[in-house]
Amino acid sequence: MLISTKGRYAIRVMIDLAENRQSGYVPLRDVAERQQISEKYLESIISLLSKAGLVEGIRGKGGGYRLTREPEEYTAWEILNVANGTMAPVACLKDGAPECDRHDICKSLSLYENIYELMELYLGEITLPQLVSGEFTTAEEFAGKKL
Amino acid sequence: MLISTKGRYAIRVMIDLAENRQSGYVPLRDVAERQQISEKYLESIISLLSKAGLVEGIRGKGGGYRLTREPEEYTAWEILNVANGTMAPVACLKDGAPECDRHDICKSLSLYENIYELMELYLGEITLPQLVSGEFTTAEEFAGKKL
DNA sequence: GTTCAACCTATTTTCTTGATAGGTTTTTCG
DNA sequence: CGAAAAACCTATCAAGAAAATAGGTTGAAC
Repeated sequence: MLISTKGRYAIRVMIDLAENRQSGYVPLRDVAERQQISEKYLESIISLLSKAGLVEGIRGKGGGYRLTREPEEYTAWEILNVANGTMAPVACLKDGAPECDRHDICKSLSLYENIYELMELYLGEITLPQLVSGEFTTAEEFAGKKL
Repeated sequence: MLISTKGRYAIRVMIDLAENRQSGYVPLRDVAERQQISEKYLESIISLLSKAGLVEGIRGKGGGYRLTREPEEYTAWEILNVANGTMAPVACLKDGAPECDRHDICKSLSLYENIYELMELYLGEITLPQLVSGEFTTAEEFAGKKL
């Protein structure tokens, strides 16, 4: 599966934080409750987002998490990459993967690279506010069939 | 991973069969040797392709596999779907998956549906001869940036 | 009737992912 | 100060999927 549970949850967390950002720092507990996701599991996910700098947390009473930038500065591509680990459609395109023996002769490598790039182009255009509102470019529009 | 080893191998098998189709029925043994893939493992993959009608096999001496149609009638989308089981980017879009509780309220469902569709649009355009030759629409071209 | 090759079923092994558990630090506030 | 709230950290377990292997049966050709 290209997008794991971690990735899906991360999107939901980011949407939740965007929707509730006027309340300052949001405790993970609240997010977990609203999203009906185990708080413990969410912890491991938001930890990735935090380490990557997409959100910041402060500890102690009154603490919680918040976005580090304006919502429109996040793309679905970035969020998914961080939480999911990779968005490579095949193992051999994963970052840090050992170069495959067949690298030079592989006829399908280019196909996978293009899938990868297509995803980046599409998801890189979709911003957090668009995810919040549900209004974003459709696949058909993106493919230029309707423009 | 969106495309499993099965999917990748299936693409290679189809390319191999296309390249060698003037030799009539091609024994799996030959494909396995050329592609450097365990014959036993290939068996399980070509079995999927055969059941789905993409290739046909005949038994006995002089037997083997061959394509059932003209190469240009196969798309990467079809091949990958058959061998990979699904091309759904998330579990909840898999064929036969139980409808998720959050179906109505899920803000990200539409995103995943569009990823799915984008993939179908792109891979549905790429034919077997294009895979053989390595000449097909790039992601950039597809996204309309260069047209 | 032997050989070749598809076809079938089951099992094992390996790996990733999902999920849980149990703690420690840091901060606020009474 | 000390209790509560919250992030943060590390380890481990559980489940499932994917990769790969094993050992056969059936059918066709020579």
